Formats: sequence, C-alpha cells, structure tokens
Amino acid sequence: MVKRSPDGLYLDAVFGALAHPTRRALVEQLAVEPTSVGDLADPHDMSLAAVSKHLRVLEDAGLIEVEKDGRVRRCHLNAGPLSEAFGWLTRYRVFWEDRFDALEDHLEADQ
Amino acid sequence: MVKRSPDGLYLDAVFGALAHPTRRALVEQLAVEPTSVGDLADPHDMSLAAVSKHLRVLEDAGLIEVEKDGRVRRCHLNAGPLSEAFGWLTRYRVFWEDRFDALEDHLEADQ
DNA sequence: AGTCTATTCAACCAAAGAGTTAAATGAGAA
DNA sequence: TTCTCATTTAACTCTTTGGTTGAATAGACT
Repeated sequence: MVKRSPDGLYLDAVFGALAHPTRRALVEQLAVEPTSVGDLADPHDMSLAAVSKHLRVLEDAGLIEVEKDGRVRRCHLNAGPLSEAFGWLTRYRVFWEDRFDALEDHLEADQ
Repeated sequence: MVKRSPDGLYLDAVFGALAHPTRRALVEQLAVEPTSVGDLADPHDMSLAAVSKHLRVLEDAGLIEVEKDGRVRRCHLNAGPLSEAFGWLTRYRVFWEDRFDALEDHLEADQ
C-alpha cells in the first residue's frame, strides 16, 4: 500500500469543499467580512436551505465557524485548513514551475 | 449573483480530483516518475478498473497525460492545472498567515 | 401571548461517485 | 494466427451530493 499522510482526512474535506463553485463563492464572500446565513444566500440562485447545506460542508471541513448572534447565525472564515491544502500543492509546485522556467529559457534563447 | 471566475470549471475539476485520497496518491506516485497504469494500480487495494477510473478523473482535470508505449499506457504528471488551484488558495493565504503572525507576536510577547 | 424573522431539519428526488465483476479491445510474442 | 498481457468498457450496486419543498425551532418585537 502507498503511504497516506496522517492529515489525509482534512485534505479530503478541504479539497472536497472547494470543489464546488458555490462553496468557493461563499469563501470569497466570507473573506470580505463575517456574514449571516441569509446575507450569504442572497446572491445565489438557490434556496436558503441549499446554501445552508453548503455552509455545513464548509463547517465540516473546518473552513468556517458559526457564531450565534441573537437569531442570526454569523459565519466567519477560518482559513487555517486552507494552509493544509496549500501545503500539499506546494510539494508539487516545482512541477509546474519547472515547465515555466523551461518556457522562459526557450523564449530567451529565441531572442 | 456573485461573480464567478472564468476558470471556475478547471477549479471544480482540479479540486474535485484532489478530494480523493487515492487520486492524491496517484499524483504523488507520478511525481516520482511516469508510470504505467498497472504499476500505478499495484499499491492500491482495489481493482485495476477502479484505478483506471481514478486516472480518467485526473486526466479530465488535465493533471495527467497518457502516452501509448506499445501495449502499456504510460501516465505522466502534468502539474499545470495545480497552479490554478494554488493561485486560488494564494488569494486567501493572508487569512491564515495573519493568524500565524498573531500567534508569533503572542509568543514573542510572552518571552 | 402572539407574530415576525432567521435558520435548520426532514423527506424526497435525480444525478454523480466509487467500487465490483465480466467481457471486449489492442498490441506484442510465439 | 493464436495466445497472452495491459487496459478499458459495460453493466450493475450502493452511497453521497446537490437540489427541492414544507414543517419545525428559536429568538426578537409588539
């Protein structure tokens, strides 16, 4: 069996959460400021319940925290788990930068 | 409606592909060297057909290219699309680094 | 107490995902 | 051409996902 990193579970959840455009949009909205569920849902062309479910997915991935403020639920971005995904991608960064460097070299040689 | 980046489709596919541990493992294997489907499948505790399907998902996300070499199909990592995901995450890097900086400050203040 | 308002829960549905086994393809070797 | 090996396709099952609507909860305002 191939080795699996101990934090694989987080990666599943985080990458999975980011795989849906609505959820990425929600993260983008929350990067601006903490926002209530209703306000988060407004711009999206789907029911409030559907957005609520997407928020649950983000919460399960640890990407948001929900604070009760009276009768509204205010969601905050918690970007910590994103660094996990970032870290994973970083390990492969050289593979696309190599190609970029090769292209640069090629262009320079052309001049 | 909330704005959606023009390359959202790629992000769906790339993040979706990375959301499964088997597929991340396949990427890790391919980062070592180009590998045939059979050799890729060996370490995994599932049928060859299942691995073949995972490879298709990676291919659809543009993350691998398959070269026919006689009767074996040799898969190469194509990390380009990873930079797409990396770029998206980078936009939110400040959100977890802020927290990290705050922690650093806190620790320094403690000393 | 009664009524808005915000949000979630429950039940449902269609489509996609992850796996299986068995048959089909395609190319090299005998 | 026949056999074998590498891989994909087909058909099927089971679970998860993404959405719906309608009822339930819970806090704030009269």
